Amino acid sequence: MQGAFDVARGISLDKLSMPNLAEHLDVGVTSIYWYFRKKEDLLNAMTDVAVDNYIRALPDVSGQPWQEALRQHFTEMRLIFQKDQTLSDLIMIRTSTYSKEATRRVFEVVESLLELLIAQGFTPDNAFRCHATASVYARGMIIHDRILRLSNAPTLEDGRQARMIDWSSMPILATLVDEYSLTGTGDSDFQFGLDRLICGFETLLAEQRPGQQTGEHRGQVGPAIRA
Amino acid sequence: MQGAFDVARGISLDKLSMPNLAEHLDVGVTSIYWYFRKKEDLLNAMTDVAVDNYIRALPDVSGQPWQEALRQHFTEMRLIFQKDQTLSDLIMIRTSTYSKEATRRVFEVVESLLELLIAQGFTPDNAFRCHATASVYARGMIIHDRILRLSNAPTLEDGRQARMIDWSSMPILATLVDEYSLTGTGDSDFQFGLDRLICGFETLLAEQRPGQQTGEHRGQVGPAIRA
DNA sequence: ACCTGAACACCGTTCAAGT
DNA sequence: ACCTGAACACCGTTCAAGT
Repeated sequence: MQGAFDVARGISLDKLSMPNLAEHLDVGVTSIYWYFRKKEDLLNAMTDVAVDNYIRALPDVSGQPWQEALRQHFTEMRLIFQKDQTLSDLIMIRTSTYSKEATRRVFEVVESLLELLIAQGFTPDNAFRCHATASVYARGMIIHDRILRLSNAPTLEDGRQARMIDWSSMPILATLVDEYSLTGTGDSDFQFGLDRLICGFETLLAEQRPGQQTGEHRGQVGPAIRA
Repeated sequence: MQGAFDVARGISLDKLSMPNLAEHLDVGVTSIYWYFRKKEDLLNAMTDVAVDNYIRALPDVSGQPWQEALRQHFTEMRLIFQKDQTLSDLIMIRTSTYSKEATRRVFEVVESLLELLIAQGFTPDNAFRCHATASVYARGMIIHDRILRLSNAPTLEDGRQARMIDWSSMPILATLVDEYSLTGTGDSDFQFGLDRLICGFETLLAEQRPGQQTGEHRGQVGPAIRA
């Protein structure tokens, strides 16, 4: 297992091969097949370890205002995956092969976030959907960023490709291309999107409360569970 | 090219191989190498065709309120990729290998959306960031959905896996699992997230205008370009 | 200009055989 | 219980040779 992570981190997950790994471990290729009947089994085991590492690295956001909790959770999530591409590949791309245990542990994190949202006024329905939305957004940013980086082709990022395109028919982008990298996957891009989502959630929370027509505010909002 | 799409649609893009394709075309494997020096070249050519198909399938959203324009654009985008997995794989995963021409055409679509947003009051900066955010969200939903589907392992979707998990420590999710599929990638999930984003954009647009402190509204808001 | 089979390096996997 | 090499099917790619 450790050797597999060594090789994956050294090259990349999709270049990790059985001969590769065998050489690194200084054993015959077929020896690995005694521990893992298929390569898929090895990857599944690696995914379990990755999920464990990921969850341990996550910050405790309980006891915070829900806006701050969401912001911290997803910002840190993005940071974890940015720091470790192998972790990102295992967890992001192999979601459908999670073990029962890994799935349960991931959902326990979700549960604690939902609990926090509901305690601060969200209905369970809305709490779930808001979390799912932010999660999809964060995953989208991480995966899109990953895809733009892989295959060291000249990306828009370094400006080489950007200058090769004829922007004459695109006046707006032509001015923006000088200031931005146009990939929209930078730190500030991520924060911007997260802010817009949280802002949208705030509006939803306000509309969801009873007596929304009046300007009256309740100091502390209890759980408004429906259904 | 047509044969390559036939094979990819018949099996899947990552199972498309040169021997595969040669057999389908009833030619020797090496014959393909006269037209495409590497498999990568073939895939690049396929990506170009895919981008063309995608852009042609996109609806014209000009002349609409920006909220409706964004909603239609990204809803239709998701639909196109849901209908054609091969298109989705080529365009979503191979973004970094777009040809100059494909990149230009994609950005022309972006430009027209930015134009629409700016004409209705957004600064170029905010228009760009809002579009980028919605784009990342839509891409995230499409890719995440794709990942959950591939490898026909038992997913949470069909409820089999869901019932195998011990939800006893997760009271909130335990009640939600009965109503939802917990994947958060359904049509209503997507619309929910899109609504929250657009809602967040509306708040940004309102704050961005001069005289935000007063409740005064201007009937028609001209372009407020900064910098 | 277009197509071919033989050949090579690489991969995942099986199997019979070792200790 | 643990490890091995030989062997097989599959892949991408090259090359010398055909028409």
